[in-house]
Amino acid sequence: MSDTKPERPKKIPTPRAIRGTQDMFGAEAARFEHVIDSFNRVRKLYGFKRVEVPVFEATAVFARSLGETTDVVSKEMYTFEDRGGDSLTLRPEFTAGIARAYITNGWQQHGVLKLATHGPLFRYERPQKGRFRQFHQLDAEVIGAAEPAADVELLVLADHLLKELGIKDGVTLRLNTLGDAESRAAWRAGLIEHFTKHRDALSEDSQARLERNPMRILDSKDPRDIPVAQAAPDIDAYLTDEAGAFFEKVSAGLAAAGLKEGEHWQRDARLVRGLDYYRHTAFEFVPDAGSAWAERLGAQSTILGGGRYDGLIENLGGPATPAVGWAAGIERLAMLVDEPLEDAPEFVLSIDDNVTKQNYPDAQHLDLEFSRIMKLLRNAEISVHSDNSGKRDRRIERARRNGSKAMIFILRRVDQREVLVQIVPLVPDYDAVAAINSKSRNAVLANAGTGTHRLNCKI
RNA sequence: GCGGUAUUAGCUCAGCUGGUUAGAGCGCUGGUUUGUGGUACCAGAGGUCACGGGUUCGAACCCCGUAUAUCGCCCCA
Repeated sequence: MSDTKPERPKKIPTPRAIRGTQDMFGAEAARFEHVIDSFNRVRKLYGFKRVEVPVFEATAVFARSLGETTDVVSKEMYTFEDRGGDSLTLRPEFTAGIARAYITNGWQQHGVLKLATHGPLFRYERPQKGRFRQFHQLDAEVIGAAEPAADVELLVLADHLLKELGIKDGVTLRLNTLGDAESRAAWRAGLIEHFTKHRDALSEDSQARLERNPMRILDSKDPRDIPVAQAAPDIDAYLTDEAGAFFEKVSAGLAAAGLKEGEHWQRDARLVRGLDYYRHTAFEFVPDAGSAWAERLGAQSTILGGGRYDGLIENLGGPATPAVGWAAGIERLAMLVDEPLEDAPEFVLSIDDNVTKQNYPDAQHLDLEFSRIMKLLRNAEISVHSDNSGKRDRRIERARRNGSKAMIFILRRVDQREVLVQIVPLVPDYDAVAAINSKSRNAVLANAGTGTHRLNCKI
């Protein structure tokens, strides 16, 4: 309160994280990274090239691609005006941005493109478990291929990825065809006719859906709707010969790759897509009801979904271009994977309690010594970090819990070139001395008796 | 956008019917013990009981609002 004291800046109330955003740390962040690492490994096996597209685009990119579903466009996108007065939107999906890039960069010149990306997406929705406003997806697309082989390759890639992540039993691939434009339109008309006939039996929600998005009545959860939906006609009755043949080839291709109907996937003749640029293949990987996966995911059940969208690129003003792709929520996948091993540094460098000014004349420069020694070890690809806080025993405990393999305590300086260290292994039978000496030429340990070693660490 | 539940220490949570100074475990800091190690004991720091109003002699507890999380609905590109 004295006048002479400089005034402290006023402490501000800490700004809160935005609703629906996440901060990830520790095991959670490790699982997240593990999903991405696995995706990158697997997509390279299939020859999918990495692509990067902007996080924001002209609003038209998404508004046009989403077309009629005005609710999504008007209420669930992060749309804003920039300083130049242009309407921009944070990407709510990958496909539209990739399609835009394909058109504006003339990527047709590369022929059939197999592309993969991942990153943050933004949707203004009410958050729930596994559902965020900034969330992250993996994405794989094949652009320019009209053949069912492309659908098959994507499906096999998806299946491979899930197995790589350890998500095997208890998750089922549900597969359907929406047919070509003609089949789809006919089925849609048939559904409308059916539902209109039973309008009075439907829930209020579904009566509204009948106007807006009649195909969605098929996956209503309202008990009043379920019998009506079950009595509705399947797509099969409306499939053209061409569309039927396409689906046959997808099915045969999957079988050839070892994915057999009934065993590895199931036909779901009621799986639908609301947008009318979707054609032919539509699929979702969904955890089985009552499985451990379903438990962990809550209401957000689909972990990977996709389909063929032959009409989209044309919708965006490009040439008619067949394409197929899928996306998967990284957060949801991360909820399902086992915790990967901690990537703790192999060694922890620390000061022994007995280091004094007498035995370590330049003890006031210990931080410089630490920098030097750690750089030598790191140059030899040995991972190490330092920890000098708290009591020695607690440091050992902390390092052990973090998953490090040994501690290196600096005891005293021997001479200009050498310091005396004590190696404390944290896991049984770990030969830390051999681990260092086999890798490092500039930081070499020599036995100095009673568990101590001389560390030659002259640069 | 609609409905339910929750929010107490850094974390996980107790806290009776509204009643004195708010509790534990873990974690953190220090000490003793141990002395090639995942020990035990002792002590300490750490709280605007989410936030803002209200009722009451008195509120962590009851009521209203807000925020966030969570469960479901709607939506799902």
